[in-house]
This record gives sequence, structure tokens and C-alpha cells, in this order.
Amino acid sequence: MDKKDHAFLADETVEHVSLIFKALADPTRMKLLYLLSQEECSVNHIAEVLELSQSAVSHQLSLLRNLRLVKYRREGKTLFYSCDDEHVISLLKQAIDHSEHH
Amino acid sequence: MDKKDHAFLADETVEHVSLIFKALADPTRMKLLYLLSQEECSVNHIAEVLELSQSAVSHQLSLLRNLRLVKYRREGKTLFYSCDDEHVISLLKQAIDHSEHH
DNA sequence: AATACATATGATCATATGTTCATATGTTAT
DNA sequence: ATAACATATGAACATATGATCATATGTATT
Repeated sequence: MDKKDHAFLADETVEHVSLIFKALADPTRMKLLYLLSQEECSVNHIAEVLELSQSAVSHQLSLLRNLRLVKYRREGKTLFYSCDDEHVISLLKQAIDHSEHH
Repeated sequence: MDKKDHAFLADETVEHVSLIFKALADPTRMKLLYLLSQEECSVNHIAEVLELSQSAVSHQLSLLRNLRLVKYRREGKTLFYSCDDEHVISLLKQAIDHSEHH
């Protein structure tokens, strides 16, 4: 096929999909999203469960918020985070299933 | 949920899925895999179509080969690469479709 | 065997990424 | 208002990553 005849992806699309996959590709964020796909969590709870510093969790949540992959609600001093993109969770779970079944 | 009660992902699974998503997350590799999902290509053809150096393409193909995401056949001096993991292509196409339709 | 062509590979370098540390912000209770 | 708690944020640092350059390998042709 000639270059000119090719079905190209829009740069915008490539960039956006790249950001989503980068978000999923980091082990910390993957575990974090997987955890949030199971239950709504406070920042401290995430830190405890995943054995990470509060700061590390908060930085990662900031990145995931910017991509609108997570949302939160406040209850007193505590913020409860949850997933905000079912499609991305679906991609993650498909990849996990596939990997687990070789 | 208590930490001990949690459905954890195996480290092995996390690592493997991370490698797959990392492969998909780089714009160059994403375009490369998308191209190969449409047609079998020689290394030089990929380089021309994607406007990359032969070396850059070869390095990326090496990474994709190690992950068994691509395979190749030889015809004389030329190597023809193609996709070797339909499931990963499916993940990529889902992400692209979702991104294109907002 | 010598040359040309297609591809692969190692080293180097600049940039991106994730963590930590210190500190700031926001909320509640006293 | 102050103290205590929960979370966020900026700077600094170490590691990972992707491109390039130079060169090596493998194949076909003469």
C-alpha cells in the first residue's frame, strides 16, 4: 500500500490513546485502578492496601484525575475515589484476563 | 475492605500486562502495530510510511518481537512483518474507537 | 570473493517518568 | 484560634525510555 493510500490515525487520537495506555501501563496505577474498580477508597486506604506512601498515591491520583479516569467525593476530611471510565476498566480487565489465561 | 481480604493481582500478571500496555502506549509503536494490523510490511516500508529511520523501526520491531506481538517471514533480503497477537490488536482498536467517539 | 542491499544491534544521549521529602491546603473538633 | 488529621503539591533525584549514529550481520548478485 502506498503511503498516501493509508488509513492513518489522527495525531490527536494517537496522543489520547497513548495517554490512556501510559496510565494503564504503570504497575502502581494498574493496581490502583484495579482496586478502585472493586471498591471506592480513601487515599489513605489505597496507600495502606498497596503499600505506598500517601504522597505517591496522591500524585498518581492527580494524574488519573486529569485523564478523568477517576472521580472523588468528599466526606468530612476524607476523599473517596472511584473509577470514572468504565471503558478503560474494561480494557484493563480484558488485558488481565488474557494474561492470566496465557 | 481489609488489605488481607483483597483480590490481588499476581505480580507476574501485573508485570506482563504492564509490558503489553507499555508497548501500546508509545505513539511510534501504536502507529506501527496499527499499520501491521492492516497489511504485512517490510521494515523499509514501515520506515517510509511512518517517516522513521530504519534503525528506529528495527529497534521497535525488536521490542515487539520479544513480546511476541509481531512475527516475520523472510523473502530474499526482505523481512515481512505482521501482527502475531490478535487480542492486543483488539485492545488497541477498542481504545482507538473509544477515543474517536469521545 | 566482492559488492550492494535489507535489516539488526550496541553505545550514547536527551527526555520522560515515578518516587521521596518537605511543605502547603483544606476540614473538623476543641 | 488552634491543633489534628487527610490530602495535595512542588522540587529534586534516580531510573527508564526512545532516537540517533556507527557498525555488524545476513542475503543475493555479479
